[in-house]
Amino acid sequence: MKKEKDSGQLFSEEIILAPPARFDFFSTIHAHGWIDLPPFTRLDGRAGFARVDALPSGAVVRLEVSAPGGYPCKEIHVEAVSDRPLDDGGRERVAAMAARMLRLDEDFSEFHALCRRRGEPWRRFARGQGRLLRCPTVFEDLVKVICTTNIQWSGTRRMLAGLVEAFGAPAPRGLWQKLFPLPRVIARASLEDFSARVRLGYRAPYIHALAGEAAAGRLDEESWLDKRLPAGELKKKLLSIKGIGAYAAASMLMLLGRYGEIPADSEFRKWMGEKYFPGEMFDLQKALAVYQDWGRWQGLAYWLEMTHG
DNA sequence: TTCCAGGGGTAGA
DNA sequence: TCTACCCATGGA
Repeated sequence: MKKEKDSGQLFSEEIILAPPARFDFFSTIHAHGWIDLPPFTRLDGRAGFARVDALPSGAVVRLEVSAPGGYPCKEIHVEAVSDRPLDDGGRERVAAMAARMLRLDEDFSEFHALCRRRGEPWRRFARGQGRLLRCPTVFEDLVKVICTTNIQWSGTRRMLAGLVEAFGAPAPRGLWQKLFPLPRVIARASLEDFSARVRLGYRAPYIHALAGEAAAGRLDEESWLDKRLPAGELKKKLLSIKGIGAYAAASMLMLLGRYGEIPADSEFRKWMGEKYFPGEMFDLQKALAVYQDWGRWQGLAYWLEMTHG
């Protein structure tokens, strides 16, 4: 980590993170659509993203995450611009937030070994692929996943932009962006007000209720990152949330680092029809069976194959 | 205008 | 457990 001098009212410093071996920065940030959902924004002219978040200290930080050079990534640059100087705790928090979003501590060696063993075309995924960009909080990922259900991607983007605009705290002057809404801010609004201010359709009561549970501490959703929690138990917790069904639970499991289930949505059915069952009738069970021998990696195997043609 | 999306909840069988 | 029906919104 290295410090830089402050610039007027804002304080900027750059934190350098060392990625794990064979880390593919570009594929991680573009692995699914999250980089296009506010408060994530793409950087102009180079691979990377920016967003504004609050630290536990109350400091508001705009993170700009990028990586020079191509694959394999040698270092990750996190430029942190804040309304106050960061102390050691703040710097550690920023580094941890970036590492979490990029999943730097997640081990994909077993999956990559499977890809190598299978040869082409799977071998290409052993070049550090498999990481899906995620949000700094489980709550934000939950809300976003709910906003992908029964809607086109353009609708998902519209809803998240509306949610951040209506309920996100404004960043201090110069940081130009709003933060992702805190659960308690959403929960504080009446359902009627919440529904009227963001066009979420029938998802509004689900997200409002979810925010209420999270704000009251009854959800304990951050504990779901604990790898000791059995995947089956985690799935039950997810399915108990209104608005989260089989597809959304499988998506959340992947974001939580569990890849044993496939998010079987309309995209999945379309892809399977084109790739594995052209001109054939097939049901969901038959389609899911295609990836069954990937075991606890089947969700990732499907996602990478589908997104890479 | 109608259909449907990166589905899910609920009632009734 | 399975099915039918309903759910709000906006793009195509």
